[in-house]
Amino acid sequence: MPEDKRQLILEASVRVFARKGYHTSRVGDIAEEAGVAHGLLYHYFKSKEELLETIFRNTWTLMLDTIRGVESLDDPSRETLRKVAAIVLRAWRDTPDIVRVLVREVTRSPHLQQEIGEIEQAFAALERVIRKGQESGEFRDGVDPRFASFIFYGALEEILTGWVMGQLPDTEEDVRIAERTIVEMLCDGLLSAAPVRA
Amino acid sequence: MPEDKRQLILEASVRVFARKGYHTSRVGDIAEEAGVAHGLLYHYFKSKEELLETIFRNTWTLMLDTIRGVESLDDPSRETLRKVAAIVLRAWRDTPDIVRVLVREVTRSPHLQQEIGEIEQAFAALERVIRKGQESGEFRDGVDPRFASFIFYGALEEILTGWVMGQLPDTEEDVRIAERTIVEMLCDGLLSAAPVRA
Amino acid sequence: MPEDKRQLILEASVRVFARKGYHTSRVGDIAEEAGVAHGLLYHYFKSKEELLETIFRNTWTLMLDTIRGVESLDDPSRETLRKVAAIVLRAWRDTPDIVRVLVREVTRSPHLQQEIGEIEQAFAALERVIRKGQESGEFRDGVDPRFASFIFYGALEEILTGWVMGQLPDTEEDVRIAERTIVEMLCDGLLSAAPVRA
Amino acid sequence: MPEDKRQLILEASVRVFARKGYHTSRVGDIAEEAGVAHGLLYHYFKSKEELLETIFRNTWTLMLDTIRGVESLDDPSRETLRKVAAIVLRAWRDTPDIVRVLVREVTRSPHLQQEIGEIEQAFAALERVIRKGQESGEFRDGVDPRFASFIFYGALEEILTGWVMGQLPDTEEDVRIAERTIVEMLCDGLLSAAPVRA
DNA sequence: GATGAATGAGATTTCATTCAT
DNA sequence: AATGAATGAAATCTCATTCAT
Repeated sequence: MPEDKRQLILEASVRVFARKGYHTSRVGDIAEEAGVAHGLLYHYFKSKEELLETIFRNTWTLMLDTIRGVESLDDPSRETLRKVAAIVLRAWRDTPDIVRVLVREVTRSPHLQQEIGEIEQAFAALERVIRKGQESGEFRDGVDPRFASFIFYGALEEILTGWVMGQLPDTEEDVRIAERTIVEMLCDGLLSAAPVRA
Repeated sequence: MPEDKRQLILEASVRVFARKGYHTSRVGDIAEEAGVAHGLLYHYFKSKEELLETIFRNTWTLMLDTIRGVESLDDPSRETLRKVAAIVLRAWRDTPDIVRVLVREVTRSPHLQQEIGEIEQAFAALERVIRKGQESGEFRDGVDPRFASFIFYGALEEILTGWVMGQLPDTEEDVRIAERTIVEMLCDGLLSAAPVRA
Repeated sequence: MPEDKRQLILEASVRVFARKGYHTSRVGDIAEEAGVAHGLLYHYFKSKEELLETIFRNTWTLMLDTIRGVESLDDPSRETLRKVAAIVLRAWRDTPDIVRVLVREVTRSPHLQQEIGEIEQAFAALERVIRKGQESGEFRDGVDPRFASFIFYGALEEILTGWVMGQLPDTEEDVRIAERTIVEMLCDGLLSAAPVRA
Repeated sequence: MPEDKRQLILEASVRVFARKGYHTSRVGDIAEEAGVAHGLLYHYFKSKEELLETIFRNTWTLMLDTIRGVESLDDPSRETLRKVAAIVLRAWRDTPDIVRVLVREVTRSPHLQQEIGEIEQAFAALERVIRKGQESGEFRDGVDPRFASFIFYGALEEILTGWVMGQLPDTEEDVRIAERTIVEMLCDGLLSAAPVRA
């Protein structure tokens, strides 16, 4: 049975990292979780760190492709942002362990973060969406698109973090509420009276 | 005055954690940075972890007090949020290393699970501000205040992260732009045409 | 013809051992050098050690036979020693990698303790030549033939080592000089005035 | 009791390397032999390899100094060579474990050998002695001094090797015989009739 | 014959922490 | 208070060898 051991090990590492954190996870734990000898791990991956790197890269590549797909639909900008929010937030219900690992480790690995251009590209994509919204007149000028993209991404990530840390409720209904809240807040604003627009 | 060396070590640990991350920092690095023998560290602190805990508690308490101070001024809610954003973002220029450590290590560290209680209080304060704004009619209903507080916090944190990682410009002027962008985006919204408010 | 691959592996191992030394060479290196899967190696050889053993035995046997051939010619002893020196030293130009391995690994390897019996035979042959020279009156008495054989062998080996390590020049002309130097020095001596012989 | 643990470890490593060979010796063996925790080894030495390197360098430095001392006495060249031979050969009785390690490992560590300029300097010293003998007329011309120094050194090393491998007798009397044999053979030659000198 | 995935014993090294001085 | 030698648990990684295909 030629089950793909490489994939087996990779998925095991996601579960173990999610459970114990990267630094606290031992290579032996991962091998045990995968049901293979620990030596095999080094047949497929150069090091423990390469596992984490692979998880990062795989996920971000996928995420980026999806975002680009959404971008190319040419929806109104608000709708594009909503779809992006939906994709990111629903990852929590689809692959919670991966989200756990990313949320907990990504920020703490300055080394990794730099190597992974995908993250930067995600910001760039968000920035494009916002800038395009401004050019079309749907979004107002005067908001810096670069900072805005960070704000949007930070909002998404913090909600994921809240779920990971168990600080926020996360039923399916909650996920929908979170999605709507982000879009309404960032696009429509908190204020009840519309501000005077220049 | 024995507090001297203790403080020396603590400040050294902030710099080292900021530079290399908690897990990657060795006790010897901190001692070297402080210019003392590594044994001395254990005279003042129980363990390496206690250092991180101390950094967190010192800063977080201060931050929390400042936020509560702002809260008690009874400004309009939008103005309160602006002041909170200003305090947090300006900390970057004043004590960037501490910000680095808090952003990277503390908020999402399983080490400090017990500290989550104190982190929670920050979210609770933000939530109060938003809820109060809704009750006074300044903010519209229909936005979940709990999620909104996470969004606000996440926006702040991501901009700090952008600065930490060198992805965002951080001159004094930029800090002001960031502050304004956050408040405008979250309170007034991205849209150019004010939506119909129920 | 299955001997093909066997020979391929054997020759590859000579090159790899010569380049990196026995202990530092990995079985995978040898397989790669030979262009075969490393598993195949175990089809032809019991272990990594058997490779070294095989190299040794092949070469040493050949060398020993040649020396014995020279011995049986019944030349004057000085001429016999010259021919032995010539054979050994010229091997460097013909098969430098094998010489490298023999010089570096085999002669002083505890792995091949059992092979010392065969090494011993080389010394015994040299000893016989010297002793015979003494009996015929060509060489003087008073020089211990056993020690003398080691001195002769050591002289040869060190020059080979010098070539292996790049410390000595090794053009064809140099090889001839080396050969002459050894014979002159060991047979005629360094002194300009002949000592009084008892 | 401030016994020098560094020295303790170094000496233990000599014994262990002598007994089992460098590659076969485990760091734990050395620590056990020294009666310390294996971690301490890394307090004093960067790695297992640095131990071997230190042994090499210490011994060669000592040896080189001694040779230079002998050189500066300005004895007749034959006498200088005799004294050098005596120093080198007597090392076997004085510090047999060190000799064992050097004889067995030195040739097999191409890496180390290059780093240790002392070896080359020893050859240079021998070369100087021989050349000086030629210039003074004590030694005849026509023998290449560089090759001659290798021959001399090789003769010494092979006799040490014979002792290490148990192939040669090594009573005090034997050591004296070896010393005399080397000098007689290399200076006076094997021949009973003095050759015609040009 | 030939492959290379799989194994696992075992090696080196790191580093937080202790403690005698 | 201050030092840094000493400890040893624990972690990562290597690599000769086996064996199913």
